Amino acid sequence: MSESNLAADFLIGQSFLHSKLQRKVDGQLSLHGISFTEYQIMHHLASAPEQTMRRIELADCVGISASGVTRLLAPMEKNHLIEKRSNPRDARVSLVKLSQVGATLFEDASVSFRYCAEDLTSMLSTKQLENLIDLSNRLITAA
Amino acid sequence: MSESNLAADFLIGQSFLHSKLQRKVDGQLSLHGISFTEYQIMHHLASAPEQTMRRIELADCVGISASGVTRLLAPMEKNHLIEKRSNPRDARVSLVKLSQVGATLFEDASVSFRYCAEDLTSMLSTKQLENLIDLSNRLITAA
DNA sequence: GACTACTACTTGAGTAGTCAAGCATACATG
DNA sequence: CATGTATGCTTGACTACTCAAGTAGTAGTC
Repeated sequence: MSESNLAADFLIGQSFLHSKLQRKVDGQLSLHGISFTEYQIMHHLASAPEQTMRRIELADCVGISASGVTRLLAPMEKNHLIEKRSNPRDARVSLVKLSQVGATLFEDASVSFRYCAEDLTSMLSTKQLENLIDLSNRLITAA
Repeated sequence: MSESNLAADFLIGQSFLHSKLQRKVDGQLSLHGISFTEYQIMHHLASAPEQTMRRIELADCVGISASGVTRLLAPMEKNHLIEKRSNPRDARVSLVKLSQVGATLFEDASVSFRYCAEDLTSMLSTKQLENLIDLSNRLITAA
């Protein structure tokens, strides 16, 4: 029958872990009225120079498609969490900037997020967590 | 600004890794006409006694909701990958059995899946991969 | 054996994405 | 400077879920 395989088991486990974590994080962030994906957008914007990024950069680092970004940002703009800017050097790109409202919400949500993250990883030591992040990062650069 | 936090960084990275892996795996499995979620269903069925499980058990171990299972299994049943069985002791439950066709497709897809999994984790040693699985499993049991 | 409460599932309506096609702009090359 | 090709983004049509509500069956209790 199905001879066991470490790498395959890892993929199955990884997917299962993701669904569990996603639920927990979404539940926590819903208290602030945002989804995990929206939080990720704000996270990347917050640490970008001038809190500004191109939509396609956001897509890449959040891991969704360009059209996904368009649909995701529309309600965020309506809620004034972000602002649209244009790039004078290239009229194709539309820059996205985290607004003051967005930055404040992000800081608030970050408290919940960090709390949640620490709770979910509380059974690992700092060393183990660092190790886990390191191993994950190697997989990311390869995939 | 946003003081860094290991646990929070892990969650962001984990989510990003998942989206990358999901894409690769789905791409590979699409050659067999199935999605990663469908593969996971078959994986759990294949290793269950009599290749049979309850729908709610499937939901739990794949990490989707009960209604998600209903919608996912409908086309799989139409394609004869699985069969519906009823439980004589409890008329509420509807058992799901991997059919012969399904088992064959699963074995075929497993070759691609294992190949893909090994490719995606090829930069890690066996020891590192075991370590990664161990750390992930600890997170799963807690979350 | 009626009442209550719980479990297993399905269904309608909604959400969060996907992909393929299209439009506007930029850029390179003859 | 015209023309072909690539990039950035949006849109329509779709998929793969979700949740809340409903149905059907089981189980405990008096």
